Amino acid sequence: MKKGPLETLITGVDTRTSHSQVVDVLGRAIISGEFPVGTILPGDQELAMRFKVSRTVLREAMKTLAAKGLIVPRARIGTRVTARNQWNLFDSDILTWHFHNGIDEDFLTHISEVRMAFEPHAAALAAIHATEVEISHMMRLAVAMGDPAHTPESLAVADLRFHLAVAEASANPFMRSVGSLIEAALVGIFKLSSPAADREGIEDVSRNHIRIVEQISRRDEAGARAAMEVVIRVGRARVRVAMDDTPETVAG
Amino acid sequence: MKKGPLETLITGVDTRTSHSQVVDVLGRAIISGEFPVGTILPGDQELAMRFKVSRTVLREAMKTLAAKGLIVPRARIGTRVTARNQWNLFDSDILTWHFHNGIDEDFLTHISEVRMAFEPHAAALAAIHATEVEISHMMRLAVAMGDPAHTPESLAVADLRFHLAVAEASANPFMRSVGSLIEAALVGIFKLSSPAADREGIEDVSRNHIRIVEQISRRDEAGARAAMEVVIRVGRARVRVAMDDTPETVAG
DNA sequence: ACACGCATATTGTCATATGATATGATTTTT
DNA sequence: AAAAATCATATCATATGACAATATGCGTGT
Repeated sequence: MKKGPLETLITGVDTRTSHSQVVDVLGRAIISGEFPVGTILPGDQELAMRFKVSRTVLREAMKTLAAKGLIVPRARIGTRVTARNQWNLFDSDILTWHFHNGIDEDFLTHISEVRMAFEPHAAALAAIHATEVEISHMMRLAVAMGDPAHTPESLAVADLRFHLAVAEASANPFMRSVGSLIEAALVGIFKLSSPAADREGIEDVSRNHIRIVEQISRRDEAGARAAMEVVIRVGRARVRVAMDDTPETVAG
Repeated sequence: MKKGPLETLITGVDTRTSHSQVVDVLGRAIISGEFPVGTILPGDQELAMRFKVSRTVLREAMKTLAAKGLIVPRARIGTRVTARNQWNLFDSDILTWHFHNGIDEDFLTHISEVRMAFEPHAAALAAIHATEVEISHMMRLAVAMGDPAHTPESLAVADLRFHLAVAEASANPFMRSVGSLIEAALVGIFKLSSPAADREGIEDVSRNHIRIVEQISRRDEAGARAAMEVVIRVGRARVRVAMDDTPETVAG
């Protein structure tokens, strides 16, 4: 039983190795702007001292961050924080760091927009490509979301599983790669306001998800797309309400 | 003048430092399946010997690959190649490696699907958020695509610039992050068959792109979305024709 | 004024040693 | 004999100290 990524997100980031600790702290510091974009960060030696690790570990951490596009090292110059638009926002670590710096409404809006672009399309593709096995699997997951015993966490996990299953059934590997994004969105939504709060909410969510599978099962592309759009719209609305008690525009 | 990413893709990958060389060779080997998914790759020392570099450099290269989700190291076990669905396909290096292993029709189809999900949405958002400065900038880029003096390369670059500008104007950072994907798609398309081959093709392309800007300028979301869909559909059709002289289904 | 070259600071690379960890064999216990 | 505890071992993780490569900017000479 491999532990899913959502769990690590909720329980906190893996801080076993000293490498990942440094990566985590530095990554958050960059994302938060503590090391502003365009600036040079301290040299290897000083950072190594500051984190109380060897230069080896520090450099490996830097390579990890560089691989994600956050920094660019240049000999004699130093290591520069790259412009925001060069960061790989689909990286699950980077998303996590964003959320650790407090939940930003704009950010959630952006994620919702991306989901709105992506997931309905994935559902439509699933209506074309999904196998019978995948369909019954998705149906089981959708039904499982209706369990009234759900805690907010367990519901978020079930939700994530369903959406990843749809992405998988789309037979397009890129859709599956958006998983980390979906995950981040669900965590954000769940932290703000969970439908598991009331039993009625849970039933609603489950019913809406089942409808997606039904459309996929009927091989109805447009129907699947529409059903998925409903689910995402509901989630977004919940976020808006939770973030601001006087939502300027609820009509989405 | 910062050099764009497309140039490096066409001219070949940066192979200055021995670190990036190792990353490149190992990355390609993993993507190509030379080190199959699920297998353990050779130990640090052996790989260091094989690449004729120190263990330090090799390990930093491994961290780079691990950051992109290609491998997972575990003490005493070794370093395992992760399942394909854990790779970050939106990473520009990973995409480059895919294309270096030969262009795969399925892969191009998948990219087209993603663009079809993403870019029309981005265009619609641009119709809402684009500033006047951004609009005139996009218009200049679209017009510049019509220059009959374009070589295939320069047209691909102009094309990329335009699509990135639209993503930027959407005011959603995630859209901009899909840039590496767009880039890969353009490179793939350009390698197969460039519209710069005939003058008529260039004019067509330019006209279609100008139409997008016009719709954005009119703040017409649906129109911008539709215009973008046309552009992507045309590109996809050209790829299909180029890949197979007897396209089974041109009707998309 | 201009070009050239050198001092210098920072990242890049190397070699070696030791610690941490998980596997599988071995031993002990029940 | 079966199960649990222990230990040897292989691999990654970390540390240390040294040297090489590189790019900046100053200073020097013409």
